[in-house]
Amino acid sequence: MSSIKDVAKLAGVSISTVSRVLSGSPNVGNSTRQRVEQAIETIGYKPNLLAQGLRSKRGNLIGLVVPEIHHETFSRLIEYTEEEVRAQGYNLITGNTHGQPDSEDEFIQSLLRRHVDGIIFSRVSDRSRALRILQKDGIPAVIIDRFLENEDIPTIVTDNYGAGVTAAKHLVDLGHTQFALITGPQNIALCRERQKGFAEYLESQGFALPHRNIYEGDFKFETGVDAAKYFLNNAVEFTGLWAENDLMALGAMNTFIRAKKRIPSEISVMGMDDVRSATIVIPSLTTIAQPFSAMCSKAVDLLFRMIDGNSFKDNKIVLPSNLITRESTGRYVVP
Amino acid sequence: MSSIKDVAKLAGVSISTVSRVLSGSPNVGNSTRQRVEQAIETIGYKPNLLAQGLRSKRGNLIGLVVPEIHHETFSRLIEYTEEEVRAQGYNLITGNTHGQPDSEDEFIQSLLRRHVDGIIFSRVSDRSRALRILQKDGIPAVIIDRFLENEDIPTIVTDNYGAGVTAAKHLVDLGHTQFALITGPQNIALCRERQKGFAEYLESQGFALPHRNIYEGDFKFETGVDAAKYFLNNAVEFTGLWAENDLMALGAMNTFIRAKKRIPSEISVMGMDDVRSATIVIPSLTTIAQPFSAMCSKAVDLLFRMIDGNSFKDNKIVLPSNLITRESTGRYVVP
DNA sequence: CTGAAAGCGCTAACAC
DNA sequence: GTGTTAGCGCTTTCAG
Repeated sequence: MSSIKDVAKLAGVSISTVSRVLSGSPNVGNSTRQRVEQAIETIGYKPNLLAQGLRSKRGNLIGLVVPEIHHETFSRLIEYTEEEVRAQGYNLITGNTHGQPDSEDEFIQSLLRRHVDGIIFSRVSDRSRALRILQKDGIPAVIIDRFLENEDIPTIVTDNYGAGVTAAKHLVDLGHTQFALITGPQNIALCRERQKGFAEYLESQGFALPHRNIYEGDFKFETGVDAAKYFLNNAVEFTGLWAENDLMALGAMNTFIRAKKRIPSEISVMGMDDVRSATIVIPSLTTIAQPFSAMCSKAVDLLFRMIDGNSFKDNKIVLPSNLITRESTGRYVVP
Repeated sequence: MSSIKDVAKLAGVSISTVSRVLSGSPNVGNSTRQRVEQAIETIGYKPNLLAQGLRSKRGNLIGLVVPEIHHETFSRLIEYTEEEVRAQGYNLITGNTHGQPDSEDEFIQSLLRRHVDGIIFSRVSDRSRALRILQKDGIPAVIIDRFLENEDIPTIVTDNYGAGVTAAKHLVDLGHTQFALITGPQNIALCRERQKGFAEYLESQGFALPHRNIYEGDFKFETGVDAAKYFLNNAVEFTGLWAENDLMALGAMNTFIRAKKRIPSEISVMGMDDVRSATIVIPSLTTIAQPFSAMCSKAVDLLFRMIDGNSFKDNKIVLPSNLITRESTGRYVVP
């Protein structure tokens, strides 16, 4: 790899002039600038990012913290973020934490040792010491997809309450009058919000959501299965079901079908996320898509503005979700 | 962040001694070493990776090149690789290239500018200039999951021929006598190998695989759909079908079911990869799992040995795949 | 065994 | 406008 010296020599200037050209400083004569640019071109020179980072304390690097890289939601987050970041001339280092605070802290440490310019968190563990470490070091950070209360870090989230409303409204519009809900873990704020939106819309329309019609899952396919079995075994009455994510909806639907229930004529099922499987199964799954692409680009945008020195404390950006109607929900017909 | 100077001062030694302790040099007195380690501990010192990398020309960094981060296969590759790499104290930078040589080259460039220690490719584009660049710079590289002929770069692949044999044998063992195949793009070597294994095993057992029973897809769900339509519209006769990946198998199965074919009693379907949807659909999909975890750990292992100076030219490691029997394949019964 | 000193490639005062 | 110079934090001769 060639260095700034080679360029300086070829252009017949000092290395500081080359550096100035590189950083777009106005204090360079026009003809000099051209000569330098010419030299850079012919040599094919690219600044050494380690040297640049060491000196300027800006590593040209963004960190992304996710709990599981291979989960569909996160891999989409990674893909979008990587593209946004790279478009700005930065690289992205992604760390898989399994939600373990230790792993999270260790990863953050290695990022700090590389002079990361900013970090995007998706699903910070509540017990993480990471955020505090960052704030101490003044590293910009944004949180995507999950909202941590009591933290003054900019956050980009889906309108989870609105998603609940959308789900309920879709089912009500189809004529359903009895409903069931499979939630995610209740200790997660966004789950409570989704449930709130769902329940409150039903209530506003004069429908009830009895306690026994709600099953708490953990976002996995298997708890969707468990939920369906619970509903079936306890003869819970409903025709419209929403699960707070697709995997649980898919697990429930699979179980209903195996129990010879007809979907959507006997039970309408809808999920949230729009995972790949939603279009693969029969019937295809009605769902609510989160605006991941927009969320990522917003997150990256915000992060770079923070890197540029802007402050966005107490900033929470809420993006709308989007109903995708497929085959698993249908008009309620009186039996 | 504290620096090596702080440690030196606290331990009452020079920075070179601290550096020696850090690198595990034997030329340090025992009591000195202890004092330094103590100081490192109390300060919580971690070496600055940019400074280390700049000086030693080793960035403590591994690059991973994939065409699409969010594709299930690749996101698994990323997750496994990230963990292996991090266990060695390195970080992983993943680059999404969309298979575009330009994007690939640009990404490689940024890695070089960070003094990457090694790069793992999954699916290099054939037209890529990247590999040549690396060889010139002497950067260790390994290729995972796809074999490039005419390149003397270590490669870790699934036994694709063996997978074809496994698929054919499974169907033959179930009593099927007429077969069909949905292939990936014929210009990809691994597709030709899978097909070869499938066809040759059938032939060895006295069965034919007529040309019209083969449909060339592109690994996407949609071409599985197209394949099934082709088979249906042309009344191609078979009861045992293998698709060279799950997405195509799923597309075909979906289409057969919508055309009122019973699976597996009328048509047995199997795929390859063991994607998430394979267990979600009904019937669940019989498939052939690739040993991704083992492939990644092998790849990382190989890479680190190359980084340590070992040479592995002309090395091709083939790992066996693994049949997973589910509901979509069943015994052939004479109609 | 240990320290002094040079320098990796770059940026940012500071001079002129 | 442009060059000189002092480091960023570390590794690695080279002395002693």
